[in-house]
Amino acid sequence: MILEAAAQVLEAGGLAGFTTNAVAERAGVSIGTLYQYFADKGAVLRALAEREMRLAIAQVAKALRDEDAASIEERARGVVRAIVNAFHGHQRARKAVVQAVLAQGIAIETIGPVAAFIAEAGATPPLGAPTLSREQRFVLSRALMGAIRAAVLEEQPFFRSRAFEDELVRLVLAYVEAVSSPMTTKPSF
Amino acid sequence: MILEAAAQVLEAGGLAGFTTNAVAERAGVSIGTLYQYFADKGAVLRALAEREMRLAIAQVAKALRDEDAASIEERARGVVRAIVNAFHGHQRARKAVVQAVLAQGIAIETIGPVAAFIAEAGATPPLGAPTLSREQRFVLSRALMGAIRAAVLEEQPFFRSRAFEDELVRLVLAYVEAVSSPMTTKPSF
Amino acid sequence: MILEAAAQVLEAGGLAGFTTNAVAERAGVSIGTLYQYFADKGAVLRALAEREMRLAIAQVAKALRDEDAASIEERARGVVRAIVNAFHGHQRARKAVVQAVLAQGIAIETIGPVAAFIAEAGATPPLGAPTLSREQRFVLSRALMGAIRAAVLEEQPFFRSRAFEDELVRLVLAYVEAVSSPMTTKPSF
Amino acid sequence: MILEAAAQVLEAGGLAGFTTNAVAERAGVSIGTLYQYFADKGAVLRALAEREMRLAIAQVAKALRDEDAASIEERARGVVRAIVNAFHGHQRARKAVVQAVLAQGIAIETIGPVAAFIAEAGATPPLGAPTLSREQRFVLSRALMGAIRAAVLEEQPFFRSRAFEDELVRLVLAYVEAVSSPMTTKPSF
DNA sequence: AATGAATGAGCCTTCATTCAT
DNA sequence: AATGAATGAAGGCTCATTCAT
Repeated sequence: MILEAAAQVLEAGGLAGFTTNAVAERAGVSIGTLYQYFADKGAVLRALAEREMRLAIAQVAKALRDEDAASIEERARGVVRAIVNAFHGHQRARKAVVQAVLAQGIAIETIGPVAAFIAEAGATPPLGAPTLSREQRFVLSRALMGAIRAAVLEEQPFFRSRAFEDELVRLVLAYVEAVSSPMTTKPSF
Repeated sequence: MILEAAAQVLEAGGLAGFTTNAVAERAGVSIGTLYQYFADKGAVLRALAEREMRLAIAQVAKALRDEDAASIEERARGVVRAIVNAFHGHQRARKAVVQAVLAQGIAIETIGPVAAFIAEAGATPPLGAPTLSREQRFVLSRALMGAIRAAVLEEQPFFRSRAFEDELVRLVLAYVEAVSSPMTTKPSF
Repeated sequence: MILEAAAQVLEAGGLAGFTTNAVAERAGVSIGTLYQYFADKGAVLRALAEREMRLAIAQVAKALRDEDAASIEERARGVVRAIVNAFHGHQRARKAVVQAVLAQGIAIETIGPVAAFIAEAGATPPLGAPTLSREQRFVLSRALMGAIRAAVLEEQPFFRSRAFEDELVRLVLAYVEAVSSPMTTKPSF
Repeated sequence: MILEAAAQVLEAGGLAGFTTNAVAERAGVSIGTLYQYFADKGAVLRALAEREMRLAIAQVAKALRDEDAASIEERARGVVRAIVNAFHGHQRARKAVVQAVLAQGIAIETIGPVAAFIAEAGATPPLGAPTLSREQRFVLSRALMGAIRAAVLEEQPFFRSRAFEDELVRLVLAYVEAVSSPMTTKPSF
């Protein structure tokens, strides 16, 4: 399938090697055929990004829906793990996709969904926390994504470690709690 | 100056319009001259990224050094504000630079410094918090940067708002405190 | 055909005027098409050289195979004439091709075949002479080629003359004979 | 000195690396200065070729003048050795110079002298042989040069061997004798 | 005389896209 | 629907040469 080929080409040669001809060849079809399914090069990239997003969202959604989560922490950990997993295995491809997406003007409209989804999730009780304001949802989701994103792009060795996951969970919980109980016993401030 | 021209070209036409010829023309020099100062196209981009980073770092460093900060919060707010300010005004240019930098392989080595700097700062008492582990510094700095970066790239209207700044500060403080007093009695969740 | 165009461009403007764009234009195709058939500029030059060599070899081979040759001299003359003919008519083009070939690193591997072929021929009885050593074959073939080459490059007026041909034949025969009967009684000098 | 630098640059990087800037830098002068002494790039190449020729000619001339040569063979050997020596040590540079010279239009006018000189030498008694005709001088000198030239360009391992030298001498003597005594006992012709 | 920053024509090459088959 | 040869705009980059200092 063309999209799969696109992913492979992207992973193999980065954005620089991502040419329509390369994708078509990898897919085993002629460029003519590729252009029968995609309006232009950007369309391929966009579709690819969308596909990846869909996958990520699905995983996160499942984590949020998880009935077995006994505490907020457990649920938060589930979400964190879902996102980290979504990035796992495809690190190089991910990086390439992100770069590609950014290099184009696609960015937000396509990549946003994940963060948006997470943010929305924070707007509803499921997490057990109080409803968050727009800015709060934004900060929470982007901060979490930002840390993960950086780990992927910087190819940090601890990316898949428990310690890293713990800190991400801590970040989420700490912020959510801080929002709930606005700095009560913090006279030092 | 060539770098200034490069920034303008980048801002005007994005990475796509960023051609060595365009930069040279905008700079009012011949293409040959440009290549007398930069080895190749990438070198221009790299230099541009470096320049921007240096500016950002300088501002953050100043905020961290601030003698007048009476509390951790004040200091945290200073840092947050410094970063936000660093991005301010150049939002479009910033976006282009970040995209450009990412589209290349430059990313971490060049952009890292800011986050790295912040991370290091977190490793020393100045912030008043206890020494953070490698993963903790990473999470804190990248989360903060991630939220700001997203606001810039997504061109969020509340980017310069007090509410947004408050949330960023809250995020930093909450996390730092959580690290200090490891979730003792949090049955409330 | 592209190669034909290449030959014309080479003949018309020498190596200096030999640009891929010029070749494509002369061939009546787009520059892109040229690159669909040749990896790069050098490939065009190499292909051109090969083509020329093939023609020369074919002619020489035919002369060597000539059943009607009654004596060594006749056969030698046939070979000489074949080579001279191979260069004939295209003198200017030849010069350019040779120059081009030399200016690159192509030289030996491609141009060698002719000399090599001739040399090999000298290693077998057909010429009537005794088997020649490696150095002897080399000297004979390169000497003959050298004289002809020089005549072409220097555009000597006697290039196609009988007198010149006679001397070339004399050179070959004299050397071959000298090898056979190693300077016995040459006190005359 | 500039010419020396030119030779070095040529030897080091071949014709491709032979740029005026490179030569100037190697010479330790500015390009401006280079252009004070040479009209253009070609002039440097021409001067270089001339210098090399002069050296070669001097050596050959000395060999021809050699009073100690007892026989034609000895003298011929002296000449052969002189030429071979002229090429020795600078093989790579030589190759480059020859290529350079050919790649330009300089060729004959500059490189000719050596062959011409040798040819002229053959026109006078010194060699002990009878006066040669124009074609004969041409064939003899170019054949000899051709064999040596080929050995240099093809980087033949036997270039400096005695066996190779012997064959070159044999070629010269055989041809000269053949010219003197027009195929007497060669009824086969 | 020497310098070397600046110039810019022009080269090689890529690659998204088209369209006749 | 698929093919893939052909297109050609455009880009990165080199390097011989100039000229003001």
